[in-house]
Amino acid sequence: MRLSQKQKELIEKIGIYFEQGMQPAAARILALLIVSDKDSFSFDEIREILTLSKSATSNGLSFLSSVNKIEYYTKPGDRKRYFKWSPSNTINHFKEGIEKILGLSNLFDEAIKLKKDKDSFNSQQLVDLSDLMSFLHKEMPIIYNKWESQRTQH
Amino acid sequence: MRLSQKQKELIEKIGIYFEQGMQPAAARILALLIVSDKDSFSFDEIREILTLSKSATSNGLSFLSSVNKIEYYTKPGDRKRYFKWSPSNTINHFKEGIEKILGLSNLFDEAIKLKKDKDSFNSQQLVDLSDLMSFLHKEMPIIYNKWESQRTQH
DNA sequence: CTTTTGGTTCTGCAACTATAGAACCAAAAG
DNA sequence: CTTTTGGTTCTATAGTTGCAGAACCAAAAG
Repeated sequence: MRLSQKQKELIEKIGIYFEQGMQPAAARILALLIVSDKDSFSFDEIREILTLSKSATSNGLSFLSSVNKIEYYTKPGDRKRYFKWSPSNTINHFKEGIEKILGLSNLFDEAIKLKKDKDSFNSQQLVDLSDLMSFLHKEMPIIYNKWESQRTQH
Repeated sequence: MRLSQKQKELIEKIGIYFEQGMQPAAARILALLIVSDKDSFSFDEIREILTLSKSATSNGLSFLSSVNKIEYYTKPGDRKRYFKWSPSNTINHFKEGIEKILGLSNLFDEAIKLKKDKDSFNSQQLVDLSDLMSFLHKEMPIIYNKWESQRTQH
């Protein structure tokens, strides 16, 4: 199994996107599973393709499993585990990422409560920002529905 | 200038939200400027309230300035600079955060192009994910408008 | 010119992170 | 029971990060 130059570059680029939130090795493993033509890879394939040590590979895979970004299956009569990207969970994670916005908006609301002068410029802006965030949060399900329906149409 | 216990706690909590993307000291400075009743703080006030060293304060402030999260003004006959949160930019940054999604979606599109079997489960899921992301991206201006109009109503 | 003020830059270090390599281990194969 | 396989866990370490403290500097004050 060899990767094209373009695929290698893409793994690095996508890896960088993922690196905020996980170690470089894990980010690259995930990018590999997403980019590559093959749907699943064994431990040693990943290790060789990305030239990682066994420990880095093992740690990366167990991290990615623990946050449900990948899953693995086994073949009968084969002790190896085959790891694959878990796209449905990725869509959920994407949604959860948006959800996190709400957490910050709640903290902002707390901050507003503590403000003595609720009419100060800062207070007003904070109210606005929190409002935008929770508005957005409320709108998300609508957007997801809209997307679902327009997607199933064609 | 003293902060209440609640305000201190909130600064830490909001700080943690900001820490992905900047150093702890900078994150706390920003949280202070957002949470506090006073709209602006001098270098030494920040330093004292957060018990930071001069260098940490200076680096934090210059980082926050460089990414336009804060601004400062001066008073005539006073050499000090007074730093304040820049909320309008914060709303823009919030929008830019959403924009970043598009970047990943473009990388996903590149990955799809390189896929030999475009009908594989992985490919399909990747198409879906990228599609959701760019759909969301396209919908954002609409949401912002919706928010603007409902906000000016009351 | 000298001193003070407000802040920046430099130096060193403690703590943390990510990885390699080795030791290790359980299950399967022989 | 012994060996092999597929991986995990432990140990050591290079590299990075974030900060303190000191040295430094330019502008203003005296």
